[in-house]
This record gives sequence, structure tokens and C-alpha cells, in this order.
Amino acid sequence: MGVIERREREKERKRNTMLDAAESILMDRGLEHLSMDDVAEKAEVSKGSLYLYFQNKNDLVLGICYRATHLLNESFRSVLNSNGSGLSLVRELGKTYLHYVKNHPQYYSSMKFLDNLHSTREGTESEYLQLCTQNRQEGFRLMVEAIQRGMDDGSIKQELPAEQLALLFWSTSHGVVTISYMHQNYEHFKLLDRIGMKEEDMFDAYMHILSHGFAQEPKES
Amino acid sequence: MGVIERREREKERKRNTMLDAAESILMDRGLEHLSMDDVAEKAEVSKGSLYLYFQNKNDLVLGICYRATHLLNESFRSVLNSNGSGLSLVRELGKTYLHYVKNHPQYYSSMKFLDNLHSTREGTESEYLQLCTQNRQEGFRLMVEAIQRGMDDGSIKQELPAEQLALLFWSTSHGVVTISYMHQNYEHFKLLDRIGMKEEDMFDAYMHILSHGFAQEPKES
DNA sequence: TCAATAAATGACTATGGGTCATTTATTATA
DNA sequence: TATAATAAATGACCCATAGTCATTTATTGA
Repeated sequence: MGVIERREREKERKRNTMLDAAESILMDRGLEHLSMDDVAEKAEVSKGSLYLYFQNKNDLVLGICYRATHLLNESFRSVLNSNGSGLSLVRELGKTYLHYVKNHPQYYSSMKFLDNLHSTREGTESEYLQLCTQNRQEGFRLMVEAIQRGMDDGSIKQELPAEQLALLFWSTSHGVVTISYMHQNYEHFKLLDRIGMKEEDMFDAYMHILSHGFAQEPKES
Repeated sequence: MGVIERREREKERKRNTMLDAAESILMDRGLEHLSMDDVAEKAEVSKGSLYLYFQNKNDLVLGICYRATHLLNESFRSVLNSNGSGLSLVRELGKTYLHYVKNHPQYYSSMKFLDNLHSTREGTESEYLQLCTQNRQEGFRLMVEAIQRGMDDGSIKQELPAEQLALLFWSTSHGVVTISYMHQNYEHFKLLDRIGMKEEDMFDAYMHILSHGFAQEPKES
């Protein structure tokens, strides 16, 4: 009779309302000031209700993180849909990641939260954790795809399997993006200023080094 | 009369005792299970006493972080004291960082804590924060030195200022090290396994890419 | 209309960071 | 040595916040 289905839809809707409330608080106060009481108030439900829809605070934050990873993947996908050499696609992916962190620092902070989540806690598993992991895998897959295209069109060396190169690109760009995030969000982080490097230049330099290496090659092979 | 000096020494000794207690708890239970009550008990002092020696929990953790950064710098320094081309020193620095994370994961977690410390909180500044920052700068300086040597001995290209190249090496290796840390400490992190890459190979591949680039150069200049 | 079931509530507990009035130990002074 | 002054240490207490659960309210099916 469709009652159960309607209930299910309704439940999903309410869960999203709660996530909206949480997200709104995250956006203007940051993760470290996100309390369940505040979320309940903002969502105009009781605290107990929150716990009907989310296992615990982690679960709720991972709900936001799911949105965060999803949005990043959307951007990645649109890059993959554009034209250009594989190498240039890879570069665009990196730029996209960088822009993402600049434009959605709080989303990014929720992804850092995911990174810091310690090993599968006391039995109870968050469903959102699975979804986030899937999103991550999808994002990684897109990088592999860009690199594979580069290998096919001859713009990227084929010394390593595409997956392994993707891992290196992902991890190193993660590092560069981290610097950028700190530069933008932590007043006490002065490294870029100290060495007189503009943020915009950092990424170009990064791509340049990654593309051509920093080792001085002996004359010629 | 030296009373004040003696008091000062005594105070420092007690502070270290407390740090020892905190560190011991960190080592076998991890940062997220480090409570001030437990530290007080372990150190056999009252909770109130802890707060005579540390402004707050952050301050105490930063005290550990100071030790962590100091230890890393020691390792870096010993690399710089060895022989070899600048390029090989840089490689050794990276390896050292990797080994450090493997052998002192809890120290590394305290450094992540430092990285996540949000902007200068409500006036009260931790003295340890300054010290940690100094240590970081010193570590960075050592990287610059290795790179500069490489530029001098012709093993590293001179396209970029040494500081900027050091920044890139630091940030990218940070990213790689992060992957390694996750691989070792988070059961749910399966990326390396999924792409069939051994941890040991990752660093070699990283150094190879960083040294020679992944872009397919057009024939010859 | 009335059970039965589902959903929502908010007072309550537990934990852990941080405080402070009071107590205890140490030092300087008479 | 006795005593006042100062420094150090204490732990009961406060408060914020995650998480629970007996009770109440709403919805559904007969």
C-alpha cells in the first residue's frame, strides 16, 4: 500500500533537513564548534530525534562529508568531460582540487575529519562512512582515467601503472593542497610568506616539477 | 642565593615528569584517549597541579609535539652530516621522514594535531607552540640546505629558488607520508592494497617521479 | 473508536576540560 | 626556634556536550 515507502521517503527528507542544519552551522562556525544541541535547535527537532536519524555525531559529520566528496567528484567529472591531452587533464584535476579547497574550506575540513577517523570504532559502523569511501574511490578512479588517457595520447610516460602514478599524483597534490589550506586558514602559518612564494605560483611550480623532475639529468642518455 | 634558580630547575623537572606521563599514555592509548585526569593520575599529581605547569590540554600536547619535532630534526641533522650528492641527501631526508612516521606514529599524530591547531586561540598563547614552530622552521631549513647543496654540486636543477623547491619537496613528501601513515594505522584504508602497490615501492616511485617527471618530453630540446 | 505501532521528546547520565577556595610545604625574618 | 609571608599543591566543584531512555504524542489498521 506504499505506506512504508512513503515513510522511508519522509525519513530521508528529514535526515536531509538535519544535515542542512548541521551544514549551515559547519559553514559559519566550523567543525570544532558544531554541537549536537545546536544542530537540534537549528533543525527544530529534539536532540533525541537527531539520534533517531544518525548513530552519533561522527555519523552526522560523515553525512556532510558525503556531500563534500560528492561535490568534489562532480567537479572532477566535469574536468574529465573536457578536451585536452591527458597531461592537461591531470593538471586541471589538480587545479580543481585546489579551487575546491579555496571555495569550500569547511567541506574540506570535513574531509580531513574523515582522514582522521580512527579504525572502525566499536562495532557500530556508519553507513555514511561506506558512502564516503565509495566517493573517494570514484574520485581516485577519475584520476586514473585522466592519467590513462595521458598514457594513451603520449603526453604521460608509461613507466608506472596508471593506478600507481595516480596514487602519487593524488598524495602529492594532497600535500600541496594542505599547504594551501593552511596558508588560507591559519594565521600562524607563514611559510609561504617567509619564502616569498605566491600561492598561485606554488601549484604551477608543483606541476612543473612533477612533469619534468628536479634532478639534473646527466648530459644525454 | 640561587633559590629562585633551583626552583626554576625543579619546576622544569616536574614539568617533564608530567610530559613523560602524558607521553606514556599517548604511546599506548593514542591522542584521542588522552585525558587530563589520566595524565594527573599517571604523573601522581593532582589535576590542579597539571594546570600549574600547562595552560591547558593543548599546551600539554604541544609539549609532546615539541619533543616530536625535536626528534625528527635530530634525524634530519644526522642525514645532513652524511656524505653524498645533494640529491641523495634529499632522498635520504624523505626516507628519514617515512621511517620516522613508521617508528613513531604517535609522535607523528601529535604533529598532525599541531597542523590542525586552529588560529591563535583566545589570547592565551602556548609557549610550546612557538617552540614547535621554531623546530618546524629548523626542519625546513635543513631541507633547504640539502637542496642548496644539490644545486651547488649539480645534482639538482636550478630552475627554482632552493626555498621554493624545498617547499614543494616538503609538501609532496608530506602527502606521501600521510598515505603511508594511513596505510599503517587505519584498517579501513585499503588503497595501496587495491592498486597492488607495496609501501616500500611507493617512496621509490615518488622519488623517481619527482626526480625525472612524469611528462613525456617531446623528442629533444 | 480503539489498540498497536512508530516517531518524537527532553530530562537525565557520563565524561572530561578547566577553576578556585582551601590546605600544605617552604622560605625569610625576628 | 617561632612566626609570618610566600609558593605549591590539592580535589571538590562547575560547565559544556555527547549520548540515553522512559514517557508522551502521532499515525495507522481493524
